Amino acid sequence: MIEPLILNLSARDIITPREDALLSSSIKRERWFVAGEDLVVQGTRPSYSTLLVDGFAARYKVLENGHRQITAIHIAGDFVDLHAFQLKTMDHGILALSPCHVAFADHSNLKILTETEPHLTRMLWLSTVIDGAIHREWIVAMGRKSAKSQLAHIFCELFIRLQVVQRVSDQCFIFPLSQAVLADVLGLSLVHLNKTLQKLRQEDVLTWSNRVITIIDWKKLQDVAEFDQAYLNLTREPR
Amino acid sequence: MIEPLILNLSARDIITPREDALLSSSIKRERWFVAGEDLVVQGTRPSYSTLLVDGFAARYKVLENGHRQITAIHIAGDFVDLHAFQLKTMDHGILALSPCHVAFADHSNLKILTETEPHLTRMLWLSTVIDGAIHREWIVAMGRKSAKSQLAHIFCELFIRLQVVQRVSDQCFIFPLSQAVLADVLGLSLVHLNKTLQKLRQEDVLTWSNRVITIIDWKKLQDVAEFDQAYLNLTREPR
DNA sequence: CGCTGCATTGAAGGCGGTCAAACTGCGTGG
DNA sequence: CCACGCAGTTTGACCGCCTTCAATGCAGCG
Repeated sequence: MIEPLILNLSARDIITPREDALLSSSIKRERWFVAGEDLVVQGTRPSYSTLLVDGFAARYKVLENGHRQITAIHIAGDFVDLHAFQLKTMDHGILALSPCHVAFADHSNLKILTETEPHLTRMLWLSTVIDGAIHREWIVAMGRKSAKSQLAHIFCELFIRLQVVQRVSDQCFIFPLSQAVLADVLGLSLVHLNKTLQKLRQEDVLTWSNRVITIIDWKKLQDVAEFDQAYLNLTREPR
Repeated sequence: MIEPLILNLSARDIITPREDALLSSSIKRERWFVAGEDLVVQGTRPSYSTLLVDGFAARYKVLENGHRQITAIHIAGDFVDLHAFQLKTMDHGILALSPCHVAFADHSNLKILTETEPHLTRMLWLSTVIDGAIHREWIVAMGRKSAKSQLAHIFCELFIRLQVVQRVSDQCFIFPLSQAVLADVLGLSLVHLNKTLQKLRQEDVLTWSNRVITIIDWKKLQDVAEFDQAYLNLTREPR
């Protein structure tokens, strides 16, 4: 059940079979959500953290005027709310963007890991820190890149992250978001997102139909996005 | 030297005198930077993390077209690059926005703390996680708030954060950034930032002159910003 | 067959960007 | 003491990216 998590961590350091087993025994209960359901409700104080085993989920906030901003997209192998282990209260909600298979790690178990497993602790810490690096990259894209470049950036990032957890084959991956949701990721209007998307398609950079994205010209996509994957920390080294 | 750090951590949980001393002995070397200097250079692999003892600093990235985006503002008591302890390579630079007094914590010392001090480890982890929460709040503001609201939000956030480390008195705090820098924080142009700022001033929400900001109408500022300080996690509880 | 959710297109308008110039305060040097 | 330069702030004019509103197209499904 925790294979994608192990893939995620193993891309950054060596995880021993013992550590694998320890994690596995800390993450037992599982559950399925349907698309549109809240995995975690804003304002609650969950006593566990949620590992996304399969599917897509999003962290989001809704403003008074009803506008929504998505602050993170999560895929298989991501702890969607590991930070809540430290933060206690959820300052945002987490939404299933597709059918989601999740598993829960009780905070009490995680706390025990921090008392007894320094390396695993650092690896879990690392994964929250990578979340932060992704946030920063989004800030740069939102603040100083054109809509087209920003859109290309998201596709680049997801392409790489999905590769890590083996969700890409033949330059294709399943992408179950509607354009309305993607607009809320980028902070754009649905109309403008649609028009921007068509530019990328017309330039034969990618195709997107039937919830499947195919990257046609990876090099050009990266160029448009000014994408450098360094921030994803995909180097295996002692941490 | 680490008093502001202790103020920061103590606002979120009890730090024992023993832990205080341990931290203090892990953070020995100090240094001063002048405004405009890089505290940390993008692409390097520092073997230590940098605690900002006094002053203002910013994390930033520069794009190919020369535009700069600031992704975080740091004040006294912040570890500006604690995440580098996990990430190893700096994927962005950190700039002194004022004269900065900093102190260094060797990663080797931090690693020892993770092996022997689970509670302190969690507190340091917490501080990187709060950084992430701030990033998310910025994303929401950049994506879905008006320039005026976004600007008000930054002022709200800094006002609260500066209070925690006792840098506010009489609704006033020192704010050494130029408008050009603040524009790079918000992802706006300098011209538009200036005009937005004047709206806040004309509405008697705040004043800003001689590098000192005075909050005149805190309630209104929060309303404009749609600000809720929950994400800063200023509740003292066992973590 | 009509409903529903999603994608697409067009038109009009505004927020914010760019360019350019003037202004202010301040330290330096003549 | 004044001239000068410099950095930062302010203002005005024009432009364009992106938003909003509204309508149409399209596919899946009861």
